[in-house]
Amino acid sequence: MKDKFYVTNAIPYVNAKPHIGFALEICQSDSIARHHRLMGDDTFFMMGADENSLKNVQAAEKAGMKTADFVAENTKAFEELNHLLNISNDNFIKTANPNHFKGAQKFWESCCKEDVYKKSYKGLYCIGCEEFKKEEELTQGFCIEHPGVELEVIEEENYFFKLSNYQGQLEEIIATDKVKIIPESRKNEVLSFVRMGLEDFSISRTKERAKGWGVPVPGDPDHVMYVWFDALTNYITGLGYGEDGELFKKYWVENDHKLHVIGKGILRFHAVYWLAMLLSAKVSLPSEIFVHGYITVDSQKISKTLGNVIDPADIVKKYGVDATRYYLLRAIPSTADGDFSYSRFDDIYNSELAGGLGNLVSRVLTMAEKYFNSKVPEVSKDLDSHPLRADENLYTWKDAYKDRSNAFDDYKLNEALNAVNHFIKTANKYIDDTKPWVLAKEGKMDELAWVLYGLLDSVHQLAWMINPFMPETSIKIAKSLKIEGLLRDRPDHKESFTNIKPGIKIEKREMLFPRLENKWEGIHAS
RNA sequence: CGCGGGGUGGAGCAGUGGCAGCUCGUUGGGCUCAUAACCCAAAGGUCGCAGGUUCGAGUCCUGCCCCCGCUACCA
Repeated sequence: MKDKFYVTNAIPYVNAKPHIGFALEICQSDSIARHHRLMGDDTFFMMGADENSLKNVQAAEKAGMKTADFVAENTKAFEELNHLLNISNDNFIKTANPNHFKGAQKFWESCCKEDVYKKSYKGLYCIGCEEFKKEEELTQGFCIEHPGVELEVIEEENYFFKLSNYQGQLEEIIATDKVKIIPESRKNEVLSFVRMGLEDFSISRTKERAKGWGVPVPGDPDHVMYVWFDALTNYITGLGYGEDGELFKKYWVENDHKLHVIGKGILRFHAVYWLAMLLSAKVSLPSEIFVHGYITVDSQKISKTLGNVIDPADIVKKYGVDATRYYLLRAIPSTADGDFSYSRFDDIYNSELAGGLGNLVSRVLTMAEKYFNSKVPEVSKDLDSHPLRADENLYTWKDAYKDRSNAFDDYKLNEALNAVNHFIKTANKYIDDTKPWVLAKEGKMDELAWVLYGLLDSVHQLAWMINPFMPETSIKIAKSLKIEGLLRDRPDHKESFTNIKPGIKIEKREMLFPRLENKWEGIHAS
């Protein structure tokens, strides 16, 4: 019986085009999803767009567009980014969709009756922002965005969710890893937050204030749901929760391996609100929440005023999809903040992709072509005894495979790629140590065959190892080496352990990562 | 005293008591199968500061300085 695995992204609100930080998140969850598929798990990878946010309404107004049109256009940009980054999601849920409405409403009604109650909410309201402001947010009594605009004291009835009912349960669930929060520092952060005491939170807005945009509260047409309330339910409405869909049953109810991949800024909504909501509605909990950090650009926060917003599409255009994925997964620590800079990208690209993986594949294939007429050489020794596979003094591909898998368990994707790189170094060094060109000159063909056989098998292994990270490159290598197992619709990693077969005709193709000659030279481009 | 994370060669990081390591970059050498790629070697650190424990501390204790995250309705 196959294991099941369900993985989700946070759904971004679509008031603007996607930026590099979101690209990081989808590349991470995509590699995780691909890894599980490769391991043979029955995997479902969900993502989507949050279209119901009031921010979307405001952004649409600013753009002079109808909210629905504006939202549809931006959502499309997110879908295009998926395509561009080769994201393998199985579904893409849009929360303006009627099915989602139905599901969110069903969820609302399923919540324990005692947990949802009406209460009057009083606060300072800024007409400019159309948002409630807190005292701390004000400077000299005014909203920063709209100085001079008097804040109004507005009182309105809202629905509230009785989060305070769940403090004890949540503390236990998180402390015991019933829902495991990764990394540990984030878990501690949530725990200390929960222990400070939980207050109920508002889960509706008046329809007027929401400008009629959002999911109507069941049985009360004057209110729409607070956007987080409906947005969080996307993780199940996308599986057909609203109409008791098969997918929901299969991947949520009857599956105990459910992972949410989120950014650090929205941890509380997932680890506290969402869990409490699920408890209230008596729907099972996710098993893990993986929290990634933020990307800075040239060590500065991404901000529109600084003008350092980077469009992932530009990066893909310049470096290609796999190099982009590689940078995000390898150069950004998976659980901490990391920096994006073109000069660093160039360095990593040239040293690790061009000089490392790309060059290794190139030299191995050329030697096979030159010395063995483009065939995997026949060897007389036991295939499993090759040093690159079995030598205790070398960092073999088996070692790399093991380290990579362990790193994956904690979603340390950058460490997983470190293991791969470590092995690439081993293989490159092995070539220099064994000097195949000398063996060829001296006519030691048996020895040469053995060396090259191991190298070809190593490249074959690398194709498997990099598959979740750089699927396109993996397939290129697979085509070169005729790795049938990888070229199937549903590759299974177990086939990777089968040695490459002697006699296979291989094909040398174009360079995987051509070296960048025009490196980014920074600002001094005078 | 709100809670937590961190300060290690030019950059990014590993290292919870025993001669301070890894990747990138820099410099020199080697090789020619390869994408001026690859391999080897070298330079470069008083491990934030000050005390303490110990035969011995980046690693433990005390005090201080600095950076960052969290401190509720914010995607």
